[in-house]
Amino acid sequence: MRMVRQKTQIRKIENLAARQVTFSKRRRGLFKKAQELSTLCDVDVALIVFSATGKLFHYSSSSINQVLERRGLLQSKNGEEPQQTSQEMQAELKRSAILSKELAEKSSELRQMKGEDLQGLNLKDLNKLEGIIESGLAAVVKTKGERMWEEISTLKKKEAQLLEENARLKQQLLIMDTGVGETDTQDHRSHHHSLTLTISNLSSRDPSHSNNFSNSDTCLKLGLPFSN
Amino acid sequence: MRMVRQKTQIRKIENLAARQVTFSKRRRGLFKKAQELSTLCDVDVALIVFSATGKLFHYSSSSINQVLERRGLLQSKNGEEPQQTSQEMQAELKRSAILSKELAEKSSELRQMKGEDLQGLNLKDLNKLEGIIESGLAAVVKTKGERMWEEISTLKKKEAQLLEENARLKQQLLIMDTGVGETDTQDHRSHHHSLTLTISNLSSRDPSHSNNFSNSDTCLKLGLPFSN
DNA sequence: TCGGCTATTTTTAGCGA
DNA sequence: CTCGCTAAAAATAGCCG
Repeated sequence: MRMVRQKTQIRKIENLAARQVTFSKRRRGLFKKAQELSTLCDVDVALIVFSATGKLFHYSSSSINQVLERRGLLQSKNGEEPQQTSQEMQAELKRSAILSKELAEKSSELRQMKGEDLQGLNLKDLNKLEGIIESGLAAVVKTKGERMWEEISTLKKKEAQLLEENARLKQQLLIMDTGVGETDTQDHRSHHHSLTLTISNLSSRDPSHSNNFSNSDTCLKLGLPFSN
Repeated sequence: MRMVRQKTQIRKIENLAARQVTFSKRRRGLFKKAQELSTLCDVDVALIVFSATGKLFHYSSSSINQVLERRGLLQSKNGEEPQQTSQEMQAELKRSAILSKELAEKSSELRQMKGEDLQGLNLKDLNKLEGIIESGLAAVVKTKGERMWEEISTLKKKEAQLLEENARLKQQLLIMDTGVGETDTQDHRSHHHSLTLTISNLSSRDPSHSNNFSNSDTCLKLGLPFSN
């Protein structure tokens, strides 16, 4: 028998049993890899998986767990299932604490980059902060410039195309005029109508570069709250 | 040459460059697998990775609120065993998730203010970002200027005090000279010694305004990695 | 649901650019 | 840091208890 295993498409497995088996296997693989990444690269990793039945599986690297034993000293004295629940709870508490800390740090740094809460900084700190912001600004200005050039280039191309088209249309109309003998006003109306369309196109085209906040990725990058 | 690749031990990679490369590669692999698990098995997955430099990488298969709603709505329906997740646990999970989300947002915003991860932004976004950074920079520069004026003012005051004191000391020495009849050279040596002290004081005084990076708070505010 | 077993696919370490 | 490459290592789909 050939046993030709298909290259698996990444889409929902319809067969329930197969899906569950795959979930079990891949979940283990994922947790293993998370753990390996944490160990090999000495970084903190947190992974949470909710199964379809609502069961929770999570992993967080030991360094996250080891920090903040203050809150971690929770007491689960019910002898029924002390081990499992306690550990999960402990992990969650620690994760919360760590995240709070990280969040406080990021928020503080962010405020300072926006020019708030500067009282606590000395001259040296301020100088360093200034440098960081300046380089950030430079990068943003650079990217913006590039983006504008792209936009200008695109628009010029479109303008040229439309001008060409307009010229062609005008020519056609002139030919029809000479052939059929229509009025001058009719001719000018059509011509102006074409131009109006052109301008409208130039100012509001190219959806890829305008406000499309449809994907959460963009929202996230701007630090806006998720839309859903 | 065989280039026989060793079976890699799972422990911290000591070589920095190799560790960073591995981090980059395995992180991508991990996120890909998390994504695949989510799609294939139709489950919710949240994955958070903090790099050694404090950079955050985050993935969640759907909005965290949805995950939590589902989780919160799920009660024990299987008769075999009551749901282990307590109210307390659910509250912690929710807190963790919310914090994760906020942290991801802050981190992203921060990186963009530093000029990183700008590829997802359109012109309008970039313009807005530029404005925010500019105002932040202005505030920092202003505060820095004020701080410098304070510093200058303080130093000038001290200089005046010390000059006055030196003049007084010089006067005293002159009086003593006339009274006891010491040599001129001795007089000048003392005088010069006083001046030297003065200059030295002016340049390296006031510990509160110079390089004291001893507390983690300062590092934190500047977004430096923790020392531990 | 789980473990074990291949054949096959996927990941990735090491290296260079 | 990233990307590409290659061969080795690891993960896993499908199947059988």
